[in-house]
Amino acid sequence: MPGLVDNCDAGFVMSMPHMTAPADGATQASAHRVRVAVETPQHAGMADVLDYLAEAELPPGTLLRVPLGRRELPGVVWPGEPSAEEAANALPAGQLRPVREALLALAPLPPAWCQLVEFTARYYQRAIGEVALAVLPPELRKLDNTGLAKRLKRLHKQMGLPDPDAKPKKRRKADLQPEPEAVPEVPASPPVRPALTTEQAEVLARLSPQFEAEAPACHLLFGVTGSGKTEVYLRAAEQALAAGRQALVLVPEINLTPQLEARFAERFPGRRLVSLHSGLTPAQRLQNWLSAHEGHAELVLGTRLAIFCPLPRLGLIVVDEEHDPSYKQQDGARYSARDLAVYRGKLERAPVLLGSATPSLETWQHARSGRYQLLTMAQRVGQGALPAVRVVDMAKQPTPGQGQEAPALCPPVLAAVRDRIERGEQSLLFLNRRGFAPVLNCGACGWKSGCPHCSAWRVFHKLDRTLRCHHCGFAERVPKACPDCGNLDIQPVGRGTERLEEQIATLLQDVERPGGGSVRVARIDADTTRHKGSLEEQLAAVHAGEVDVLVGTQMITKGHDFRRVTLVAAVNPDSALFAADFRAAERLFASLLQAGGRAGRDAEAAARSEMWVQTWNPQHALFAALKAHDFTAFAASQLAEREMAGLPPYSHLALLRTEAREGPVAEAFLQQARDAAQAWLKTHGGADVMLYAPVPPPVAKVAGLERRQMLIESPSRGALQRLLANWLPELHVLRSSLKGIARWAVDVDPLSI
DNA sequence: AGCACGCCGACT
DNA sequence: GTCGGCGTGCTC
Repeated sequence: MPGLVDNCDAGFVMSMPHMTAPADGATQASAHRVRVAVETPQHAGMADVLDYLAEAELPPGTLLRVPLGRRELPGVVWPGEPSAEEAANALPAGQLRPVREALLALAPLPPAWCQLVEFTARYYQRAIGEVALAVLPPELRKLDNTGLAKRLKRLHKQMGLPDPDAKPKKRRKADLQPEPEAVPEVPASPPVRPALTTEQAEVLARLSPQFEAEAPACHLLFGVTGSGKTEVYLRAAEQALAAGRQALVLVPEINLTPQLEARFAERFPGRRLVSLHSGLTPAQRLQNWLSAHEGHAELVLGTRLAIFCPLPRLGLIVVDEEHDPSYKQQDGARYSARDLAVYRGKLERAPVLLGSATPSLETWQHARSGRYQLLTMAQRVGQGALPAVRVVDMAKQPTPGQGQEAPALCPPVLAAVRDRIERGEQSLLFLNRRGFAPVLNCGACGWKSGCPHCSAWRVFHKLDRTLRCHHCGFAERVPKACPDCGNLDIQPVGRGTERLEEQIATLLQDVERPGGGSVRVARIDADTTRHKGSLEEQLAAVHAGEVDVLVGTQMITKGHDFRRVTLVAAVNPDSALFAADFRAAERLFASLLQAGGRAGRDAEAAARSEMWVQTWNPQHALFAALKAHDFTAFAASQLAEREMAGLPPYSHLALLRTEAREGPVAEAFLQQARDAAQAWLKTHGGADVMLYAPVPPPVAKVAGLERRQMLIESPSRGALQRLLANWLPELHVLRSSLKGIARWAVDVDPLSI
């Protein structure tokens, strides 16, 4: 986001000299001092860029192996001159150790890559080397010049072959799914491009000048589900490619890469397309990365980690479903790939296209203020109507008998599902909870299936008869009787997808399909897609019409184009509505709208498509906006609330998190950290930075460690950044002075608090 | 964070 | 006698 850029690159102007500083000549005449980013321990005030001696001048971005203590680590020659402070603390050349090996076989990482990494490190408060080495393909860390040369030779050979498919195919057996090949057989006829809708044409007309512009802008492509955003991405990529540049397309999840990859491969026959995500084998990931880095790959499609892929001729960045929380890395350097995309676009003068039907409020705010260009597509391709939204007040539904649980679907929703089955159409039941039941309960003594290591219930999974903790993974066979009192009658409480699937089958067992036979219910969630390729397999079955009712979690609401679905039902959205998180409503709205968008993708069926929502809170403003498919109204009401509460995008947040075996230890750490920060703020005039009291997060204990966190808030990103940068060294000291802190970390721009 | 050095207890 | 417990200290 530009806010992030504007406020943070002050004092971040990096000079990019072609050469490193000259050697002082104190030792060997041939020795050159090089600055190297290495993964230094974050402790003890050690710098993250260290000096070494090299026999020759090494260009910035060169990958190296250097000694550190008794270890040998990978490092990157870092551009720029040392700061005044660094220069003052610099070791004399005589005390420097020589570089072990320079990986000259690899082209140096480009200056823009170094700048993106350094920005990320500074903004998210991590060491440069940590970020630099974490975002390189893991395989690259292990290779020496010989190994690297071998890989590059293989890549070049592959590139030069008339049929580059031949070789990789053999190695592909371990791959995630049958992916379209990097370079498909070149067909003689050009690909068929669908005619553009008026809106698509308008959007592209406004986008086109961007490819020639000196300072391209960031755009929000705000398009309802089914409005054809992907076609816009394809055309934009076409323009970037036509200008001889590379396009980078980000998607939130690995699951979404194969189908998008297929579409791009079909549209761009003969162009080199690679994917980058953690599902690739290490060798494949390195190969694809090298292909992009060397400028061979013209299209790079990937998940958040792909934002760091070096691209010498970057000409477009697309961030699909920009609101998706998956773009935020949740460990290590907690970066937001979407925000970094905006920064990178500016840095490398490439237009950025953020696409969503339900933009994040941050992005929406920027679009409204004019920082991003707003490109709207309000019509579905083929003029299909959006599904009619029907909100069911569960309080008005018949109450079950004493001691009985309410059925999974209330009568009107059940009737709607039956309707679909009778017409040979499909229904999709969305329940964002895995397993059979979220908790087991003993009616006799009140025992519940708690996790011994976490402050959370263990979920009952019927399939393998286990009680499984979704926080730490601890699993046990489900007990036959209550472990406390021996009562044999322990009951599941609540409902997950596994149970929903079972209950739906029962509820519909009397229904006859038009073709004869009983109703076919299927389930798709993380548990049914554990094995590689199984998601594709199950989706194919749905597409082939072998399923009447599909039960699933979030997983089924993202991106998949279900042609025969005319009914989507949200079984229990209330659980998300009252989560203690300020983004809960925003997320729920996005996921419901996205789920609803699965219905009526086929224009002919769109008119009779419906989305049903079962809720106990029908008066909630979210549902009114959902009924009207009115994101704008929803965003306005949310923004008003955020402004009142001083929450993002009206303020900027950071979270200091800590884990310790003893809760009070974690609290003491945060309390002392808070005191230190407040003392610093007092002397440095940071009056507009607010530190809240340390609190336990919603799940306070995970895997035997007590978690505590402290919120830091400021209307000024710069003020927040200054505090964090000055505070971190103190926190390192504090940690070592306080025994028993297992971990601590700062999360800048946390998604949930 | 690693990785070594170093100075005490229980084993072959 | 030495194998190994993990406290402490260092890394351009």
